[in-house]
Amino acid sequence: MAKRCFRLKKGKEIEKVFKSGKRAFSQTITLVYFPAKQTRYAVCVGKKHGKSVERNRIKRYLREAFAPFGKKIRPCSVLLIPKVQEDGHYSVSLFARDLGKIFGKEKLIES
RNA sequence: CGAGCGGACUGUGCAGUCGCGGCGUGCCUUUGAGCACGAUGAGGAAAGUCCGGGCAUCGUAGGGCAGGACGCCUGAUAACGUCAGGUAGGGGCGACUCUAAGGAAAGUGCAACAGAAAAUAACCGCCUCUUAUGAGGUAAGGGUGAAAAGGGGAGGUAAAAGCUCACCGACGGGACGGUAACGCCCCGUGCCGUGUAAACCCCGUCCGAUGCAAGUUUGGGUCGUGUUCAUGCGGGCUGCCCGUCCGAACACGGCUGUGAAUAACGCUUGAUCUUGCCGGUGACGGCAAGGGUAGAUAAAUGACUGCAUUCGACAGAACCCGGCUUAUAGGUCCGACUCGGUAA
RNA sequence: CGCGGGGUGGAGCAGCCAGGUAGCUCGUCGGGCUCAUAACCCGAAGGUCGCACGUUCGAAUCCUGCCCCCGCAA
Repeated sequence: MAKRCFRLKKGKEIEKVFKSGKRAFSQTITLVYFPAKQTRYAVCVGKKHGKSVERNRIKRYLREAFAPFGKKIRPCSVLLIPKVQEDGHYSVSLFARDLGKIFGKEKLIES
């Protein structure tokens, strides 16, 4: 589910989601989503998160955390934006937990 | 044994489960942004973008000006601002190390404060002649300063002074050694003059511009290149000048739309890596054999478990190379390298 | 990937090209004026000149290498 074919790629699409999508928040992640035909996602990690090694790690963690939800939720375009943790600690389990919370709260999980 | 100097290397590994990128092969009454299997997949700095090239396009770089870079010598190299070996001058007891190290007699500028004076020297002095003083000689001594007109010694003198002498330094000439920088020796000149060129500058060498988002290909409509006629304006070609090229008809190219930093190519076999031999003090070069080595594009290497007692630093390719610079835990090795101590 | 600009007391800026004294405005502190506050007047404190190396007798200034911030083009 983390494969490339489920990625949201084009700048216009991302802009569309960013402008007209709904937002949901948790301690570690800001999530923007918009209904679509197929579930696709994009990861957005800014320069404030550190050097490229650090940013790449965060992206990996986010993708891995998102993968199990890919087929469970209603199809939509999703942007994942991590928040800056002051202690520099990020982990898959934390991201997965918060994603679960958000999807539950927004009632996106299909029965 | 202790302290150091120089150089080289490494940059977690193995096993299991899950997961990702492109590649190859196969599969299909789900031909797709599919599935399975296989081998493969970041660095010594991939970084900073500080230099030099390759490559590509524009062009024809022919000349001059402007601008920039470099600057002991010889070599290495595709090239360099890099590297190697040497010279000179600093630093260290030493192994060793550092140095943008041409020209101040082409010209211009600057040298605060102090000091008489910061560059056609003369304040206090010293000496001679005159006598409240003035004129002349002089640069040893004093004082100021970062720097004061070769150094300190002997002779010499009214007092002095390269005025004279030897030594050292400087400059000029010659011989010898060295490819050269330069070294060394001999002879001569009493030494007409400070520092600063990382101040302008002069001399020598070199430099076309733009950068893979360069650029190429595919497809519909409108304008451009080669050939033939015309030589004025304006425009393009490097910042400027000289110089040089363009407008209408036939075959081929630009602009615009689909069209979005699209798709494909460029895109990885290369000044390649490993090993051996040969040449060279060395940088490096030559030959032979072998290896097949990331090519993504909202952008791939991780998570968990076990073992190795502890696993850790800096850090992620984006056209590619050669360097430089900077970051870097822990560890390994080499040296007919140094100094000190101890023992034989 | 390619360029440009900047870093000086607490804040905003001069000084750098052309090297010797770091200055201005606001703020801060003390005093005065006022019944009191503001304004105003007088006085004072406060700066490793981003970091390091070099050139120079001497560096905020010149050279070289780094660090950080801001901006531009495709």
